[in-house]
Amino acid sequence: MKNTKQYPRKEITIKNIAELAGVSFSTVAKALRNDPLVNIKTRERIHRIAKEMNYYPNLLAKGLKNKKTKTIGIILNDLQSPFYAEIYKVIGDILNERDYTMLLCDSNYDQNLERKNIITMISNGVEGIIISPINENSPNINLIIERNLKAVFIDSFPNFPNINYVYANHEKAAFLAAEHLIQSGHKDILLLNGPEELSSSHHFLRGYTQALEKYELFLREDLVIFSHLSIESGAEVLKQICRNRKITDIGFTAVLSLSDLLAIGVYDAAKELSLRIPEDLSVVGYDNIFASKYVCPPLTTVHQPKTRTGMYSIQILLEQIAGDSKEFKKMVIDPILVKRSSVRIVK
Amino acid sequence: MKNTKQYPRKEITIKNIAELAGVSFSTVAKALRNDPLVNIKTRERIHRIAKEMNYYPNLLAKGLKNKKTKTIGIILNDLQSPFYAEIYKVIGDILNERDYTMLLCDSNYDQNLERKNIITMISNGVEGIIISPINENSPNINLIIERNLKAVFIDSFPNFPNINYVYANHEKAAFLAAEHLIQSGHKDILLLNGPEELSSSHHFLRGYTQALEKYELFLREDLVIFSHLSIESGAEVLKQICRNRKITDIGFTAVLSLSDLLAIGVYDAAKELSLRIPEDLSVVGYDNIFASKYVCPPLTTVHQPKTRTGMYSIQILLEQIAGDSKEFKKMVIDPILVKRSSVRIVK
DNA sequence: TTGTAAGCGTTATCAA
DNA sequence: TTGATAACGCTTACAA
Repeated sequence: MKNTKQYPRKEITIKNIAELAGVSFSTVAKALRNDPLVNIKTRERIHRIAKEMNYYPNLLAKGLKNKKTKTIGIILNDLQSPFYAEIYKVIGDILNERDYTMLLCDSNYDQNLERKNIITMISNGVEGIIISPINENSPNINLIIERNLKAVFIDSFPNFPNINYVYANHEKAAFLAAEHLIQSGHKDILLLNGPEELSSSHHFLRGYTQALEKYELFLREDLVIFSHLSIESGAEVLKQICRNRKITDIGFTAVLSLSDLLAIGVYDAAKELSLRIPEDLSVVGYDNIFASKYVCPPLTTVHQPKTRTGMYSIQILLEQIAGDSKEFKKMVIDPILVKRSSVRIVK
Repeated sequence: MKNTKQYPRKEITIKNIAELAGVSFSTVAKALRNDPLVNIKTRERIHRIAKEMNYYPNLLAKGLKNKKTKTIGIILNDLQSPFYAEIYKVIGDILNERDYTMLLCDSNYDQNLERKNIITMISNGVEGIIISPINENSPNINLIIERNLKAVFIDSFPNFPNINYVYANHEKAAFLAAEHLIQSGHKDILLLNGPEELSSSHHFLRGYTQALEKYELFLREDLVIFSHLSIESGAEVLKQICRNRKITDIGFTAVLSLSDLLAIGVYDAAKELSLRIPEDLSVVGYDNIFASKYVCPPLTTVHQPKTRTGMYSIQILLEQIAGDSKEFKKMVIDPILVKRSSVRIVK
């Protein structure tokens, strides 16, 4: 249609209201903030007009003026992962209550993208950020600290005094999982780890190593594999290893993976390779995403308190923003082993 | 520590750079935009200084001036749902490429919250929004249209000429699913629908009804149930119905649900009630979230093209923002039946 | 080639 | 009780 031309979005401003109300725009500003200095009758009139015109204040102007944007930034590594989803769901709910808005960015486990995302947050004047950084030693962390950008780190604990973090203890998680496998009789455990540049992968490896040490087992380098964190990668890795080998020849009886998604990939591969879980291969995941309970067989995993992570991190951030607290908070949350049916007990 | 006091975030502006460079701030502005009118040497010097100082432009100021904020808003109903997650994952990826940022809000199937979220988007000056509205006839839609806010509706098709939408045909989805059940021999099918105020629920009901009509089956009102869209609600509803009744007495042999999440809730309840799927109860879901393939037994469902929904919607929006297209796009995407193992064939 | 000035929509100070 | 005015950081004519 010719005449459905898009008109430029006409912004309604306090000036427009002022014209209609026959007062100056600064009176309108005051009236809208319910300043008692403004005559009650004009105040009411102005409010009425504002409502009629569907006036909504321009937050850009406001933010420019006050340095209060009422937005906070969230920088995560995989928007699609149910793990992260659970975290920012609670964040979103709390933000809704507090009239904050969330700027959400996905870094895709890419440090350049992460850097870009941090800059985006700064440029947009967010009042604070929650970030799950890829690496604890990357210059990206410095960027945040130098700028004095209020931040809560999750899923990591960068080694700086003046930061906040909420960290689910990955080291302990790996330890618990590995210990459970060892106690079930497994000696050769494939560690299906996350990407090598990811700090979490190193914490996880450490926990795995500690468990081996405790039970005087050798760490076999060939059983530590770094992988992208997706179902597809998990499947890919296992298929790669098992290709052209007999079940008895793959050199391990169990898989411990950094994420449930990865573990589900192992399930996929196992099916394709006609390996039975847990008869031929035991599997333990990490995160306890909702799906892990429903796969066949139900996945033994380590529960990561995602809701609490989200809740604590946003609470800490909002407190700091409000200025209620100047102290830096460092929280470590303990994960919990959830035994289901993907681990075989070896006699 | 006393002296870890938080300094106010000092913003670095073009004025600071100007001082250091010994030029006027407007020269800096031009230099940073690589305006060839500025002497190449000063341009370089200014760029160097800007980099050294970690200058990042204030997007609020920029936005206020240009009416280009490089942000787009996404308003969804459940951030945690794997269904929505898949949609905004692709949106996020494309936005990353195009240097746009996403403002994400969760309306929680609440129309008041939805209204607030729309206003938030307007106030923040987003260049456009993608919204999955709760109801196609709510005043919230008018709010968007009146304001001439560029928008793409997903998961719905409001009846206005001058809007864009990308709609996965829920009516057809329900029809396909119901037809499959009927052809498998089921005559009494419980429709586990979404919330009554949700437009999708009505489209879904229509498809279900059509299938019944086609096969000359009666629509039994008692078999249409509106429910919140979560695993818990799905389980709750089924348990409610089956309480104190024998399997042969519940009055239906199959369940068709508006979402896979709801269907998984049915799985949970079935387990608790010692009902076998599909022997005692057949189940068909909708969405085809990743988990539906992994549940036991694998869930028969109707695939909703989430990636395409996300991709098309953001492409349409960005085109309209760029002004490349003034035409309103109305896309309807066809869902596809995915047969797995949760439907029993009745002789 | 560089600088001045007005303006985007607010807030806040001060004057009327 | 109300109104001018400057300022936030940036863009963009226009002037020098």
